[in-house]
Amino acid sequence: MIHALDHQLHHAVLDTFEATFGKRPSQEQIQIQTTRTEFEGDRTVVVFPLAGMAGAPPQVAADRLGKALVETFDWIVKYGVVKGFLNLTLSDESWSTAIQDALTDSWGFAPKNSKSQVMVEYSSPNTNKPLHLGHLRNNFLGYSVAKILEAAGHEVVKVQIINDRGIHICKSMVAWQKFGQGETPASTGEKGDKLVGRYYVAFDKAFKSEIAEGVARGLEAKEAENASPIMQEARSMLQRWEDNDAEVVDLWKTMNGWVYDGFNATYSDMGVSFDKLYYESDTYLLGKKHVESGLAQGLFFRKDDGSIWVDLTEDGLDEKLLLRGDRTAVYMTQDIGTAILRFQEHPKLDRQVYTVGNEQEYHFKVLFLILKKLGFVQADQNHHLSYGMVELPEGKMKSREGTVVDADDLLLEMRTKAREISEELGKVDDFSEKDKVALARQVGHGALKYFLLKVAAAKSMMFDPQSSIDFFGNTAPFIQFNVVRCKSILKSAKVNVSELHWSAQTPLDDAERTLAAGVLSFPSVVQEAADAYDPSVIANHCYDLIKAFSSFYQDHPIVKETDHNTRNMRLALCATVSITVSNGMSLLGIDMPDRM
RNA sequence: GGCCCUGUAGCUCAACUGGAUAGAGCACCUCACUACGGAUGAGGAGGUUUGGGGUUCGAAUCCCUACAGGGUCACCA
Repeated sequence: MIHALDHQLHHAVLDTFEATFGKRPSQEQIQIQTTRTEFEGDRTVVVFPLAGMAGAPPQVAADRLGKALVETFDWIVKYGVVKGFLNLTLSDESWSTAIQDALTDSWGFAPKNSKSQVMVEYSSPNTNKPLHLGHLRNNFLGYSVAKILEAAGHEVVKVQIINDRGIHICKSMVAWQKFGQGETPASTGEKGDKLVGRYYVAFDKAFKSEIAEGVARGLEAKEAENASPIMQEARSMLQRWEDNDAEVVDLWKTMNGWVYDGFNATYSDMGVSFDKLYYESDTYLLGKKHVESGLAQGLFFRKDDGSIWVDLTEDGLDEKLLLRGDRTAVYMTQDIGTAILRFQEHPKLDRQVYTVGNEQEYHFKVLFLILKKLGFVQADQNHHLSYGMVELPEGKMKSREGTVVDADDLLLEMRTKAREISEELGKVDDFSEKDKVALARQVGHGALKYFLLKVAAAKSMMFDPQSSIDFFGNTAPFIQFNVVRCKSILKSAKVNVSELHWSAQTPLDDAERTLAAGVLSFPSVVQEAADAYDPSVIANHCYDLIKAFSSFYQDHPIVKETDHNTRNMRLALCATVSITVSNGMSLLGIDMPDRM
């Protein structure tokens, strides 16, 4: 869909069809697409769906429609029919006018806050392990979807829920008390999340060896787990935490603080941010209240052991636990509380988007159903933005097998590689150290973000650290390079883009029309990406457009062009391509450098 | 076992939501260039869209079926 031009064409086809055949098709029956390069024309109307209404074979209907269109509208200059496809050539003037209209810095972006308020949740890690490759996909995806929704006109609130309580935190705390000898991020120089993660691993190791001892003494595996002294310590610590024991709460705050400092450094490195943080320790009690009230209303039921369940068998699902027999909360409990709290705190909130891996699809199906049962009007206003796992050549990431790709390490590696390539190519010899660092970040992180976002979210994807991340071909650096080239051309032309004028009769060839079409369709691409919560739509569009530019550049002089009108038209194309692609890439969280 | 995803070139991914001869990148082969920025462009080769059936003017896309891979069905998160 080419924005204004296609909109105009759409109505022209509707009116002309009615005038020619006496019947008016529905909006949906008019299909307009880009004409394939092997045929002459710019836009193609698919006539098959209209043939029945026209009472003529597709070819005949297409021919009559084409003839009428050319006679009626001076901006449709030529038509051709291939089978049931009606190929139309639009006038040079209509293209030039459209390009003029697109020459604005905010091209593709809807007016700010012209649409409803949407909350986007992403990241939401546990506070016992450092962030890894999976979190990178999650964060880039959530952040990008937030930017895309904003560009589509929505007011966006970016949030995350921090799973800061529970047995997993106590494990790290116990291990640190036993083996830590008082070390801190300050004393070791280690990032806080890494330090705490190390003690989580240490706990697991000690736990395993105690189980092995137990089994050696003749216990069953389950008994050995229960008998493990270190596990008993963790449980008792959780109990003390829930009893608000001052010493435990103090340690909990200290160690979580270390983790947050570490996470914040990584988020800043990734270039993502949040408007508001929710903590499970704040919301789980609220969830319990809603579960109790649901029980009182007869929506849930209690088993003999005191646990509370919801029966979803009528909806084709199972029974689901909402509160343990000892009245402590499970994950679902706090999710109910958090969801309701968010709608209460944001009266304007229209919907919520949860960026969470596809292994939790069942969980969210259940959550949304429960919210509905509880009678929340916004229950249908929730969307689980599900994404596939990132897999390594040797299979899934397993922390126990040491195959986890650490987020900080990977980001550093990307920066390092980007810098190496820049230096090898001699591109940055006159850069200051500060500019070299900045460029390496833009290019290296851009490559990683693009790699993770160009794949449709729903699909699981393969990440091969050896060869997956490339700087050539369909990559962010390729796109960045061409945008830089555009900027360089405009600079050497020494023109003010907003003052570019050229005759509306200036002819545009196929390559120029392809560029114009790519620019003009960008606003609807943004809308499509917003509707589908899918950044890959943007990524693919940016790549197609910049690739077309790169090819165009090869055999079309721009600054050197001697015809004044053609030169300015090409400079305008150059400018709109640069703006369009920069805007698109910014929605993926990827910066375009000025030089590289 | 029940339910839900996925299956497209050697590999990693597209395909305007049912439209023309299924397209890119990587890898492989050939060519162009003293350059408005070569981190380049053009071309070649590579496909029974997992197999089989069906729906219709038309199917990678929708339906049925078989096979293959993944996820999920916890008083875990």
